[in-house]
Amino acid sequence: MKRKITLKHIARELDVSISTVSKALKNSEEIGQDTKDKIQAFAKLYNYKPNNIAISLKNKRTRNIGVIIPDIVHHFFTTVFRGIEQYANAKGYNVIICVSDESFDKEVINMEMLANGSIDGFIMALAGETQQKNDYSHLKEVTEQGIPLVLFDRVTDEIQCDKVIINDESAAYQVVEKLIRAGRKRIALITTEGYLNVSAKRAEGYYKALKEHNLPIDKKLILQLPYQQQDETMSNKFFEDTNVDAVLCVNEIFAVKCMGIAQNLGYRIPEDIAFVGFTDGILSHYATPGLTSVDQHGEIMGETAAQMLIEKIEHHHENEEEEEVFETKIVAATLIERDSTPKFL
Amino acid sequence: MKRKITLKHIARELDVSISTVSKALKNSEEIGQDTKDKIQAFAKLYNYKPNNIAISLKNKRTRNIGVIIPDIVHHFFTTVFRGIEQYANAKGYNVIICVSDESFDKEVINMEMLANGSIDGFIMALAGETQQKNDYSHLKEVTEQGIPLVLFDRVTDEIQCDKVIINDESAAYQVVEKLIRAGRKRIALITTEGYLNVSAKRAEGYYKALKEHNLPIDKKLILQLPYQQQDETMSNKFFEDTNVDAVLCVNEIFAVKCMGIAQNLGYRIPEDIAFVGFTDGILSHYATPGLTSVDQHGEIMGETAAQMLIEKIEHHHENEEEEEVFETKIVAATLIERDSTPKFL
DNA sequence: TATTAACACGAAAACGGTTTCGTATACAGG
DNA sequence: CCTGTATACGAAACCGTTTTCGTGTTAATA
Repeated sequence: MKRKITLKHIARELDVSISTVSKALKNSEEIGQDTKDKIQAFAKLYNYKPNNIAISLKNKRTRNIGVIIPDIVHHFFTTVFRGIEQYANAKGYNVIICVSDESFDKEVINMEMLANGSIDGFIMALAGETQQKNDYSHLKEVTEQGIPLVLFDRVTDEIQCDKVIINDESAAYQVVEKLIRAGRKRIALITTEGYLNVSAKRAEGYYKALKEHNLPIDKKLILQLPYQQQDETMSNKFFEDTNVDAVLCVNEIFAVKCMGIAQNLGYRIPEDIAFVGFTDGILSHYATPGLTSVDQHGEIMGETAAQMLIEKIEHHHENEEEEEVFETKIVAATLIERDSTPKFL
Repeated sequence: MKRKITLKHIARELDVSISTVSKALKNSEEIGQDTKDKIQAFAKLYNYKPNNIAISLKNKRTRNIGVIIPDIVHHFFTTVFRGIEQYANAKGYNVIICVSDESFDKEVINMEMLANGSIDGFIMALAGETQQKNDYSHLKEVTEQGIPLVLFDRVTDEIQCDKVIINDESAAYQVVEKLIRAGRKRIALITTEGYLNVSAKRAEGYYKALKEHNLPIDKKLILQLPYQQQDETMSNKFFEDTNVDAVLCVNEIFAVKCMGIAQNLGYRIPEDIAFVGFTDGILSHYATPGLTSVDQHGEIMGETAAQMLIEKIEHHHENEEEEEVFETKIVAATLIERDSTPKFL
């Protein structure tokens, strides 16, 4: 077992000082050419690689970024993560990932674990429980320590930091408007329970579109399901009672499930009922019929978040004192049309 | 902006030595009670937390584990990852994740990035390209340095290390056998191109079952599709030419897609054709009809891998020299029966 | 020949901890 | 009064780097 070789070993072996070795390996002008040759050759031979930890300690930066998300087995989050990872890697950063599991406590623990020197900055989407409790002291603490933070998707106004979101409200608005234009009059909304800000925004877009087109808001057409959609709350009754002609769901799981029920009841899609979901994931793609869906461009969100974070990390590093300025970037959602809706104009 | 406080700050402020502060904070017997009280109170007041990097440098262990997987937007891998993350977190480890994107070069780069002190051990599934090239020198280098490594799912015999796999061959065998018992005679296999060892194993199980039940192996019934299934190679022709009555797919995407085509052609599922997929993911669950699928128990695999790795890391730490012994754990796949197959006995 | 500048390298501090060992003080026992 | 022994703390080494600054040698210059 060849143990890792250090500067000290090289120095001892070649009978020079540690500083000389260090400089020689960075090709410093200070060191004579033959000494450099000798040292570099030796280092290559024994495959010397500097120890990242030591460098991190010295430089006070780790080139790690911490990502905390509510769930990893989730198409949207993994998509964002891929964007983060790609950008970060290209910039020479590693990504440490922690999963909050929608739990406030886990989120806090994970942040504390990472905040003590392990990372240079955070990218995160808030846990559902955190949004519910509305307690962001752990985030505040981190930002007060000067650790850069970028929030995405699940954000809050309580914290001053960079943010990346999609235009949930206007995306929902546009979808509903298109459905109305296509002649649909009884448009249902299937959403999660209230505390998730993204769902709330989508609902607002829905309301707004109905109002502006003078359609009544019918409570019977709005269904709130628990986010962890284990139980079969979504019943056949819904369709039988309401004679809907279009359904907007705040995620694709609801949409696909709903579509399945409608199909079993003999409705034709999209002739009798049109379906649109949020989050253009694998389900939308492979459902039959293909589900028309709002693409949240997770990869772009992730890339944007990583870019903002790294910019802050590196800029921050140079200009110690300077007025902090935070941005909120909005990435535009786009509608992917498939066969669960009539052709839009 | 409150900068992070260090031992040195506390020592200076309280007019004691750094060593005293360090000991006091660990409640050492060596330090007088009043001094301890004073120091601990001060530390709590200023929210002192030791710097992880410094500790890592001193202890030569980071409490980070590196995970390298081919893809993150992939149900099976995220499932495994969740298992890893949960176990690791419970044991006080963080997880650094890198994505090889099925690329040999990225895999090598990522490993090198992490191997220089950032992590205490690796868990990985090989990139497709790596398996194709059959070049494992980067893995060998890492293990020779004494860094523990656990391979899962996409493994190789070339490297001596701990491994976690599922019984792909016998799982496929059992599925095919069940189909045969249910009276199916023309059972198709839809698989990826050859270099992925898991696909190969599943194919072997398929062959074996056919042979042992004296069914002919018909080349027309075996379809090899590119792993990145962008193109629509899977044509209607397949069904029209072959009059299959059952299809086994090595992943759920193939299965769902295939099922859709068959449905469009008017076949009834499972009466005319039965479908079984591997990887019991979200698609299998929400497909219509629900897809009968082999559950690979990713979460258990991840947990097992993490457990093996951490055991090695911590044991290793104590017993420097000792004969290394490696295990391969096999987690048993199970069949999740849904509506794409007739009821099995 | 004496001065100086360039060159090539080493010593040491620093990053933030842990840990071993040494020692000043106080008090007990002979 | 001298010795021995807890007690309570500090000095210093160490983990593996980087970087500043000092210095001995050599060669060029006056």
